Amino acid sequence: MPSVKADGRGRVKGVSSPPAMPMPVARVDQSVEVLKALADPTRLQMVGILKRSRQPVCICDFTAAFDLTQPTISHHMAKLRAAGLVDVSKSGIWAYYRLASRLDPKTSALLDVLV
Amino acid sequence: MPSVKADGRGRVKGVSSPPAMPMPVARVDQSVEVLKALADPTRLQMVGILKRSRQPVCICDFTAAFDLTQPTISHHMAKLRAAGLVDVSKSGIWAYYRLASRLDPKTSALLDVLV
DNA sequence: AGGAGAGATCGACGTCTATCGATGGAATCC
DNA sequence: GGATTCCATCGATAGACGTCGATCTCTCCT
Repeated sequence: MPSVKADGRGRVKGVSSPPAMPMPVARVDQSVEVLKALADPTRLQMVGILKRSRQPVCICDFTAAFDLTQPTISHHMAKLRAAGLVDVSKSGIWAYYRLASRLDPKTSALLDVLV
Repeated sequence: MPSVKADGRGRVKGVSSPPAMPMPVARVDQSVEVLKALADPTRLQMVGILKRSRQPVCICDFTAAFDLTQPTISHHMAKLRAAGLVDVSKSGIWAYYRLASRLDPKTSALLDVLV
């Protein structure tokens, strides 16, 4: 063992340094919310489709593309909406989704890496 | 409504274009696994600490830093390990964690954005 | 050998989440 | 007005997840 003993207050151990400056809680929570929204295969693909699509996409297209029921697709879209990742616009009977226009730079960079 | 009707096969609707090329399933699953590992406040902060620390960090430091029990900390580290985000090295009684040395470029870029 | 400390694993518990079927609201067509 | 279609919401259910206390394993010290 290292020639020192644990001091009960967490320091020493010979090598590791203090946990140091943690990131601010608000920043962590914000990131976690976005990460949770993206940490699902269906939603990640949805975002990918929206990012690559030049035009808004009708939600009925997602219902057709993914082998899931309409309520489930709607639920996923609501999650993406709650995380601020997508915007909706209704036209008559149809709902069109697109990537949020005002994505903060961090989230935007995330999506560039992911999709 | 637009002057066209849904054709049952998902196309038309007047505006939106087909869901188009989805990303390969393997790629999605890989990304989702990493995202799930990061989509937790504790684990995200752990990764942040490891990324900013030049030396490996003793797990006992995390146990002291986060107001969680030792099994919970161990559980979170195991998740990060399973996702390939961190490496462990034992030295006597202690376990030292560090960011994985062989992170694939995508994951590395993710962490650059997040922490 | 025996004792002590660090960390991983196990079992249990409560909460969150993905999914579905059924219902409700709004806009369109006959 | 009545029927139809799209989409959101509700209620229920099964599975995943975070957390804890208890236990096990391994290493070091005496």
